[in-house]
Amino acid sequence: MATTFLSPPDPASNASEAGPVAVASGASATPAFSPLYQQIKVLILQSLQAGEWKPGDPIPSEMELAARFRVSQGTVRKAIDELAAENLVVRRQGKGTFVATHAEQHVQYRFLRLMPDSGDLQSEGPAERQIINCKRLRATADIARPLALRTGDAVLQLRRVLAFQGAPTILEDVWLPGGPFKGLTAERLATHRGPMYALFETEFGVRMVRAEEKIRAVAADVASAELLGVTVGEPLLSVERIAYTYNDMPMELRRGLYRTDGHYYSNKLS
Amino acid sequence: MATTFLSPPDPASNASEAGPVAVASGASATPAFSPLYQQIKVLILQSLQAGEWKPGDPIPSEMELAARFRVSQGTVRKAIDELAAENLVVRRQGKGTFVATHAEQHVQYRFLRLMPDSGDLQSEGPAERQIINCKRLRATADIARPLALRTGDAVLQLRRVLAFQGAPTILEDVWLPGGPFKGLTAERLATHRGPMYALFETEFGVRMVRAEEKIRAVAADVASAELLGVTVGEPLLSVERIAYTYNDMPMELRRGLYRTDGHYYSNKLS
DNA sequence: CAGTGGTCTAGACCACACT
DNA sequence: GTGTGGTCTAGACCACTGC
Repeated sequence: MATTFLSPPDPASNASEAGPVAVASGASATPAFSPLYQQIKVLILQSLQAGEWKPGDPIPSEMELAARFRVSQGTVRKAIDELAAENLVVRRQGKGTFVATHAEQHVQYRFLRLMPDSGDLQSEGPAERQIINCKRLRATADIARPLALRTGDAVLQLRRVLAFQGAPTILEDVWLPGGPFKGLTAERLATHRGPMYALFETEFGVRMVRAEEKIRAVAADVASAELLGVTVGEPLLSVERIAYTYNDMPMELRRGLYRTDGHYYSNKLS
Repeated sequence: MATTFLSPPDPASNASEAGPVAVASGASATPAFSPLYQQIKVLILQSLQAGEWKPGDPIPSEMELAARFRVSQGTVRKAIDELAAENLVVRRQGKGTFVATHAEQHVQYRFLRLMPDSGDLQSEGPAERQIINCKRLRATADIARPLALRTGDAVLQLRRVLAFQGAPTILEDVWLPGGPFKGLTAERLATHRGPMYALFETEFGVRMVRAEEKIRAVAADVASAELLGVTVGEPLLSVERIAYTYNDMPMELRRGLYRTDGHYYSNKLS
């Protein structure tokens, strides 16, 4: 019943939007059943991905989306609920639903789990950022694989140090695929205020949506020790992060070394 | 309207359950408004906490709970949805909703984020556990505080080593409040199969619901190096965990040292 | 088959924000 | 006031499980 309608699709709205997709039936192995709200979620996701609404912008109201997709408001609501749970979208009562952004979100560093031994990162003030270098090069195998590139593809490499209250704390190397980030320079990074991921959104249209980290304890080598102001061999936290845009597409590889005297990596389990 | 009913409360059901709590109104500062489903969630939570349903048991069906609390099924559903999102209960279509448990849950170690460099923990087979010691003692200040005890209160301390495929990988010290865990012995721990938290559930009625970890890189001292088979000064991952039961009550302090050659600590960000 | 959770709808009303 | 998301209800039907 949910798949049939008396009236034809509204020609006034975007013609590419038809009524809700019929539940696949009659297939032999897996019926490939998908709830309506999941299909709506995918449609909204596609619009987000296509940049129909920019980060920080409101998406259409639930009623509008319900009309566009020819489903009830409740179904749209459930789709948006899941998007909100995945931090792709932010609901604000009385105002609307907004595309999530790394900029001006009430937490400054969404993916940084480092906390000072007492207090929080906010209270330590903005991190002082020092770019060590930024260059284009060809991906080696161990860089290409996590980024789903081929060995030899162009990548951008960036090295920087983050200091909190004057104490160098994080040394990280960042690798970005050359294509999407064409034109990124050390200059641009140095003059930018706010999270790096916010710049990626505004300048390159790349929104980091989730990330995975592999954490190890390692000994500081000579170069790292120098930059972080520790002695060679000192234990450091090694944090390897792969950050993803929509569709689980990897868009950044980051290898960080964290000093964990004075700070700790915080994780909540449930 | 949701607070008035034509028929009196069903005397057949538990007399302590009245109709839904009226939304507080008329209060001056904060109206202390709480949605009905949140109130229902709290009621279910209290039943879980009181042990009305044991881990692994099914809780009453949505219809039953709706009747008991005199609300619609949809409201109960939303309450259970949140409990399921917090991993306190598990929904199984066609069967019912079950109290979450650390035993026989399809993941063996719910709170252990360590992964082998290739494959997963399951494929490495069960961890070999060796209890180094287990004794009762009085809490020092730095043990008492995280456990919300007073200095000098009785605590149980346990030290053990976990080995994967013959390689000692984790050395951990565990502190438990003496009261709830009265009677726990090294003997009992040694003979027990399966996760430690499963034993806590069955033997002591203590269900660990969530946990927080603080992670640092440290150098192995003499004792740790010996037990983990590394050289003194080798970098190790220090993982300090506080595990909580219901009501955010801390019930365990755990300080682990992880070898991170061959394994890594895995974290997903979103 | 009956009972469970899962989906979908439609309508009412509430809380909040802007204007 | 109008429009937004948030809550609550009632009823219908679907999908899965086990008798």
